[in-house]
Amino acid sequence: MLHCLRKYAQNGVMTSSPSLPVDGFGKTLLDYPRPSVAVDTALLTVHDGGLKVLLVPHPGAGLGWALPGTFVRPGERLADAVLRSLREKAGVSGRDPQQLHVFDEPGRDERGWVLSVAHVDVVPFGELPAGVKLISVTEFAGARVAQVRELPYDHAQIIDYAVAQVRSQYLSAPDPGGLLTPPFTLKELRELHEAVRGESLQRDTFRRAMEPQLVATGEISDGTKGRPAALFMPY
Amino acid sequence: MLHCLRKYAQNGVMTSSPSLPVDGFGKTLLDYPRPSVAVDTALLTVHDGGLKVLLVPHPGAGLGWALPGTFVRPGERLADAVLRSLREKAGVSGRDPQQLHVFDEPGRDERGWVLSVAHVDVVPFGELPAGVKLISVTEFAGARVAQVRELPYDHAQIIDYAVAQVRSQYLSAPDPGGLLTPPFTLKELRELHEAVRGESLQRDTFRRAMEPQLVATGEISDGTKGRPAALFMPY
DNA sequence: TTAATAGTGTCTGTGAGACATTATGGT
DNA sequence: ACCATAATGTCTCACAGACACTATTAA
Repeated sequence: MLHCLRKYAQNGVMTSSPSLPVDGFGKTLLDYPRPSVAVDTALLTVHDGGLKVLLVPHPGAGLGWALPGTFVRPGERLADAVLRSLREKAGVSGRDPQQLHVFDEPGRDERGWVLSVAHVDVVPFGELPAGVKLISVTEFAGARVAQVRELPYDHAQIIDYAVAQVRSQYLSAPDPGGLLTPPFTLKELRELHEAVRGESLQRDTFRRAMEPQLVATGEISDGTKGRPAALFMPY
Repeated sequence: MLHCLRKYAQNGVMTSSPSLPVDGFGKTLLDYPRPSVAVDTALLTVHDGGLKVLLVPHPGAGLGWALPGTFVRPGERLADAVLRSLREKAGVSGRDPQQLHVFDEPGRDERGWVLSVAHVDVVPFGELPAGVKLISVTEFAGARVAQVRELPYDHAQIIDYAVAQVRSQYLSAPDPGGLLTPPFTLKELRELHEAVRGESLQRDTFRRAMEPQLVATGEISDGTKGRPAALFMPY
């Protein structure tokens, strides 16, 4: 049995202390069973006037789609595991993964005891590889995803959390996810926010809320039609 | 090595499926190293006009204090682990643990690879056992706790998260944590909110915000001094 | 000149904040 | 009668929302 423990220690569980330090009860950490810990990420983008979420082929079942995810490796930050899973499974460079919630329901994964730390990240459509699977989240009440039936695990719930989180961030700040490449016009910014929030916004009210948080570049958009607009960048 | 894996399976890791199911890469879950997962809880209460957090003796070092916490057991929900740790380490029946954040910094625990899922819960002072260690969080800027030096791990940061979370909940709803036993007067409710939020509140503004969310019992407090107040209970 | 869009002025309703006034109990 | 506290009326200010008007470009 001790040999077994040492096997695991060599496997990367014990990183800093080779002497098997004990807790307050004189037990080694390895005397306690440990869960598998995964990260799953709802990667959101805006395309075609709507908020979309990226799916990847579900590795377990041959058919079906799932959120990109991976098991966390020893010594790895959760956010780094997220970035790695996005890179390897979706070919995307994520930017700033944010934790949403730990899903811990027993039996949520039939393979065993698996906790999933749900994350959300946001990336411009242009940075996605061609042909990725995107499904819309805006055309369903309560952000529930019905277009793909039976997402595995808690993935539908993760998408709900993610959409709520991103929408609340886009309430008062100009493009906090950095979906727009500056400089941009206020119209472009407003249409982005309308896509994220799934509702139309008042033109002048939106301007008054956002302009104090922007800085004008002094340049002007090409007025192909109508009066050209001033260009801004984030403050 | 296979023997070693089966040992772990018997130890509770594999709950539902005895046939060692595999993932998309043909590997067993147990082929991946797994972290220890703990829960740590900032249990907040209001006493003596201020917001306090409960500490317990730090089991590792003989002296020093820490937030109550425990390792999560197989098949156990995180919230149940929180309730168990509060019961066993603090003698308190928690009510509704809420997740705050997963702390995952490598090296945060010198015993090895340990993730901590931080939680917050709220309990009335009267339900605490006599003589528990409480420290104030109100008298420090930014809710940082300086009264007890060098809390272990990320516990000071957990308290910051917890205080911010509870304060935001007490912004617009009457006693969402259930610290008051109904019926209560608006003055009692306001003084509770003042204690939680660490600032004084306008009497009439507070009434206008809270009264629509309360229902009057029709009863009247005993006016030991001045006009008696109406009694309310949550809607 | 007209169409189209950008940018700004202004009116109104709502609600927070602050203060003043009235109501109701005990002493 | 007086005091202490509860409850409510009201004034002001700030701001979101809505609408209208002016400005600037291309065709």
